[in-house]
Amino acid sequence: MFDALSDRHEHKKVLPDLEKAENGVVMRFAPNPSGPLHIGHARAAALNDAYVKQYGGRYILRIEDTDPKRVDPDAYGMVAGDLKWLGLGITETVTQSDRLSLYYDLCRQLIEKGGAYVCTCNNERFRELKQAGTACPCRGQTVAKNLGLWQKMLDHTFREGEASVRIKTDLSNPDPAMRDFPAFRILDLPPHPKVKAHVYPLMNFSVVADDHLLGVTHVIRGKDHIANTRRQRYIYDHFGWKVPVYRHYGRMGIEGVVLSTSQMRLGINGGTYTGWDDIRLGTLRALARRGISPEAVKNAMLAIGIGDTDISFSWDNLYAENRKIVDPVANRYFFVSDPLRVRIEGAARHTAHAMLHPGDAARGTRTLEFEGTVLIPKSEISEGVAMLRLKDLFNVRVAWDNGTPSFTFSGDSLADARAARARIIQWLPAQDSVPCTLLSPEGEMTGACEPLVRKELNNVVQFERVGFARIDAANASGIRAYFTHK
RNA sequence: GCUGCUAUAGUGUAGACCGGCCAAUCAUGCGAGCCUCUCACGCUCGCGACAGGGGUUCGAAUCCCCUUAGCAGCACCA
Repeated sequence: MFDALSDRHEHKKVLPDLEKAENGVVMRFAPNPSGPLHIGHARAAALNDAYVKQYGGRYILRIEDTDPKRVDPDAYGMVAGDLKWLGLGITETVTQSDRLSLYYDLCRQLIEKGGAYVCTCNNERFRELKQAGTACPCRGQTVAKNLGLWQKMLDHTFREGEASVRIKTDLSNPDPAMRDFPAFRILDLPPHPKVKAHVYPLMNFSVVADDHLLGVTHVIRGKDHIANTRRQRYIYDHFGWKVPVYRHYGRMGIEGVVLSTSQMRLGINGGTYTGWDDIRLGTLRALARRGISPEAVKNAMLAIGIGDTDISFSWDNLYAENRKIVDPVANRYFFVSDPLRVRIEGAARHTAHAMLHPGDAARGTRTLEFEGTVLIPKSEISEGVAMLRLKDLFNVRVAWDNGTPSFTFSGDSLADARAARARIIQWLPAQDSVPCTLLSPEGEMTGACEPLVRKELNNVVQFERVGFARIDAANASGIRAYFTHK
């Protein structure tokens, strides 16, 4: 506990100051459980998390499941799992579907205060009146009448579409979207997966209720919520509650991956994608599968910050963050794509000792036995190449006869290879390699890698001169790896 | 259309509230070199931006206006 308090000054300030945060903050991350979390969610989650760590305080995870149409029962677990992976300092979790009676109660209070009314107009009718800035007939009802109608909503005398609760705002507000917006509605179907209910609060009401009840002091969210913030202020004013500090960051464009939950679901059901962690998707689980570390995601999001300008997300920057984390830990191995089987004449048996990590000799080496024939990447052999060095082994002279190369041993000296400006390439003993497929969102490379890679299941390794990759599967038929980045 | 918000290098970001210390920061990217038995890491050097136009001022990236561009909202979604 004391550690948590003293902790707050140890964090380097990476984000701009928040006003009124000196004595600690209470913040929240409030996803809708409609699918797994993606990079867009990570921004809100990481930013709020960083501020809580910077100032100290509570970090609430609030599951906003008040629209049964947009709730996927599986998503509760997926969201929890994704958040655990991200490694946030969540201090408590609440689920809105558990709290309906709280909202009902506050609604009654608001009606009693004259801040809300039950509207039985049909939609089109109300919209016309709203556009015109005129009050609908229901607006002038007495408190007693409204309370009666509210009761009829709750006991299901009214059916879906027949009544709703509206917040009294300012009908002369220049923005029609602000005028008497709805706070509760009736939904006969579908049933909510977690509670039996037919009266649901709309987001603006439940959010205000919970932000107040939970003591939220600062809200950081996308600028798509600016209008909601203005609407919510009316509710705060009716109740006389203190309004949190708001920050709205700009839109973040993300290219190259699918982010829309409905599109992802469609693709998964249709067999286009293998699952929520298909590497062509922008979900956190897809990033994880590709070998992106949660720290890299968080760091990239903090670097982006809370600016209110629209930005485009840079994969390069994320990869750079990830490389900082992964490079010191990833063991090195050879992966030979599109292998060419090559006999090397005149070479005695050799044993190569290649370092598992060039910066950490203590990790040891892997040994590769040369017995005469090796696998080398086809792309390294083109007419004109006269000499190569098989890394950590020896030099090879390449002779060309009518476009056909032949290979002969050409000495052990690294200095010779350097002097001849020979390329130092990765290779594998032909008698001791494992088939390996390296997949990236752009396509796949087939080839082979060192047998030791089997032991790196779920780890990120570096295939020398190719790039980092996460070992996703290893079985009798070979290894499947996902390309992370160079 | 209406109501708002925003514009700094390829990308992200600092500076803007409190004009001069900004011929503009840092990261990433790109280029050159060094190091290195990887095209990784590390190191050195370099490239590259205040959207445009007016105004206020001794002085503007910073304040004001206009233009242009982008974005958000205008749902009984969150």
